[in-house]
Amino acid sequence: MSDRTPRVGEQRPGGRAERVRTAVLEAAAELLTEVGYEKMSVEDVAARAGVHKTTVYRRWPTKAELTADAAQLHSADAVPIPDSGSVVGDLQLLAREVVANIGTEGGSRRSRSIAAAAATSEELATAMHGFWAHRLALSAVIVERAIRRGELAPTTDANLIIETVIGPLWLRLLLTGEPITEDLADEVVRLVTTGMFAD
Amino acid sequence: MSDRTPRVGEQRPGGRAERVRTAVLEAAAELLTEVGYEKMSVEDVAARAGVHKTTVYRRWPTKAELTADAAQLHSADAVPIPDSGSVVGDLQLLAREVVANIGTEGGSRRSRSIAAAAATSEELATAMHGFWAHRLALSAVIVERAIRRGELAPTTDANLIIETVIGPLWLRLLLTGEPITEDLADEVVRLVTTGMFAD
Amino acid sequence: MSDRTPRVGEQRPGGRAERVRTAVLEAAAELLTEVGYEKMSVEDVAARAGVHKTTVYRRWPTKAELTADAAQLHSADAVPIPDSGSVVGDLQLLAREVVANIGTEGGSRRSRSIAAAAATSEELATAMHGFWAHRLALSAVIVERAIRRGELAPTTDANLIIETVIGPLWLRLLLTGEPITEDLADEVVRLVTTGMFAD
Amino acid sequence: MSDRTPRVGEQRPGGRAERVRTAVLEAAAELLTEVGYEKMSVEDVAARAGVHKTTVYRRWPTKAELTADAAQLHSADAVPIPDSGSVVGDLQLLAREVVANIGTEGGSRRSRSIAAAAATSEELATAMHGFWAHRLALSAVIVERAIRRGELAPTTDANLIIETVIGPLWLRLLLTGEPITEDLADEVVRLVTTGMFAD
DNA sequence: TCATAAACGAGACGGTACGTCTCGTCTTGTG
DNA sequence: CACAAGACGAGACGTACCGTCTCGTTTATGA
Repeated sequence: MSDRTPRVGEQRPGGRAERVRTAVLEAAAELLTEVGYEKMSVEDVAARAGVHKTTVYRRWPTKAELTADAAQLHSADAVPIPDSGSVVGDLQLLAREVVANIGTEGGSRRSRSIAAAAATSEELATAMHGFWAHRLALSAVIVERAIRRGELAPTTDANLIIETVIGPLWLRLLLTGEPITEDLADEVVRLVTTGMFAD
Repeated sequence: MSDRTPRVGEQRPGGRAERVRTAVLEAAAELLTEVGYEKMSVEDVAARAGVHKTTVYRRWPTKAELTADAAQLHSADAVPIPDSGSVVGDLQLLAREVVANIGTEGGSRRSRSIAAAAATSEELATAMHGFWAHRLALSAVIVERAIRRGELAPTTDANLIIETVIGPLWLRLLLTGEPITEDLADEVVRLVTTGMFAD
Repeated sequence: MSDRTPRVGEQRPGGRAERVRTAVLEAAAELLTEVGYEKMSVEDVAARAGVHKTTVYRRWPTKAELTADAAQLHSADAVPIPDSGSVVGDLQLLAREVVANIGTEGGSRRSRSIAAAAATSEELATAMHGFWAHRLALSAVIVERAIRRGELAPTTDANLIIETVIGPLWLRLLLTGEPITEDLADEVVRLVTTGMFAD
Repeated sequence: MSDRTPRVGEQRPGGRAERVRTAVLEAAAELLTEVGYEKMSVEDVAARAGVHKTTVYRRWPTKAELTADAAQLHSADAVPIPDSGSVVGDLQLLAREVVANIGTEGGSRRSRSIAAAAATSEELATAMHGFWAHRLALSAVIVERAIRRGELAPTTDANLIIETVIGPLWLRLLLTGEPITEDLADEVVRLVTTGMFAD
């Protein structure tokens, strides 16, 4: 290990500790994407990370918590908050980002795996709730900016709008299984924007 | 088992076979509600149904498929399609039914369990997709009636409206963990009805 | 497994259960002899018995208890009680049997393994104490017969004599490591017989 | 560690090195007495000695060798060789010392632990054999003195007598589990002294 | 006095084995 | 012939401990 050159992207190689942590999370994220939560074994994760099983258990007491960490690895930065100048534009971009994230084969499996895992352990569920609270708060900025610009009424419920925009997309992923396309994203935004009585 | 009297409501007692089938599904549904998918073991289901484990496996090859069947046991009839005379009223009632279904402790756990299970096996996912296709088709009637009444434009996408109404509710159940209330249901309907620029 | 012919000695092949039990104990006894208690793993035992590890654990909750059972497998019948007509002769034969049992390479390792295991778990120790109580009682017959024959005083402590005869032999096995020979057996018996002041 | 005052009795405080050595052996001996060999972990020993685990491993390559050293810590001086003037008296005192040593709760556990450990590693066994060779040689003095005094025949096998006296005591400790009392010690000596045909 | 070698603290790691849990299969009676 | 009863194979889980390794710090000691 000591002769290994630090990977690109590790700003501060710091020490073995950080390298191991990253390698394991990376491996877990990959396996989540490839085979899903249930079929991912801790031992496989360890092997792919070039690490021993016990090392994984030293840092993550259960498979569920390992999954929780691995989940946040990529999704934290994955969804930038758009700022196009108009609410509608922003919501459209946001919805399309979600589509890009969960509409692909791999992203779909990973996301479903994580959601499934959350149904398993309370702590993982809690972690996920925290993550989503954060994410919604970030996205709510879109609406808040619109309020400041005078586009939306000051009493507008920011979270409600965000949730209503992305809700149908996730619904398809987790329940109905129907395709998740950019068209869908656009139409949802249009519906939320103008209401169903428009035209 | 043999001394059990057929339950009221079983039109055709059919015989032991049917009694066993029902008892097992009932037990599975209960356990899904009580402990969730992962912590529900086939052996526990069998025990609660007063049946041996092998008997369960004779009819349902995997735990996932058993769960799929048990899931449909109660949800099939659980969501009647409202007919209040107006789209908005119907959507409101529909959303509230969903809230009543997944907003409670037990309902929440059962629903999450099933969603989790769906992430497990492809066939269970397929089953669930079928179930939802059916359900959406039923709910779409609300919109189609409105079109016939002239409330909505003939080109209105029925599924889109239904999905957008219930999407945020399920989003809270499966991802964000925030409370699922009647108020939420009403506000989502209002948003979808009038669009976010209203007032 | 089903095509395996029952081993000789299994009066009633009965069922798989008994075959498995025997095969596992046999395998355990062999491994105890070959590698000793510490280096014997339950998984190896299972593999040698042609059985899965969990099957072993189903019957024997711990490695210690498995060892306890395996130990009794062969030693129960291993030491017949001699009946030569005289106490001295009987004691000599008894001592020589012990030598034959623990003086060889394999017997030595197995016996030491078991004694070591007994130091591990209280229940194994208890099992071993029971076994030895039984064995001493059997051997005591030698002395009791002698008393009936008038060779020894009626107040003679049977156990004491047996223990004093075999004690030094086991002492060598478990503590001093010196060779355990027939000569030693004979001399111990002579000493116990005539006392150290003789000749 | 640095603020620790050297213990009373350490003739030559020497340095940290010696203090550490002693503290670790002491801790190991205590834990052997309290919980036995198997349940004693090197990490626990280190903690009790106020030392880090790696420090222990620097001096004793394996747990077995640590145990070997710890064992000799107390038993070396524990058994003085009696000199009462007569063989019988000496043997009686010797036997009673053994009883005092292994007849108590703690001594019993420690002794059994060590014997168990010896069954584990060859080198520990070798160490123990050496220790016992030494100890028997010391005890044999009892017999040799008696020969010089004319109490016993010059051909008397000293080791045999010592082994036969203490053998039954250790037999009870390691195998039969029956109580080890002073009465037993006395009777064994009487038996070895006069032979079983006496009275 | 100060430099330097040796020992130590801290803690992660590889590795082995343990004992547990559950799934889904298979065998053997039994009504 | 379906079922009860229950052992079994398979495989993952999470735990405990052993012994190793690295890195930085403290301690002893000799130039």
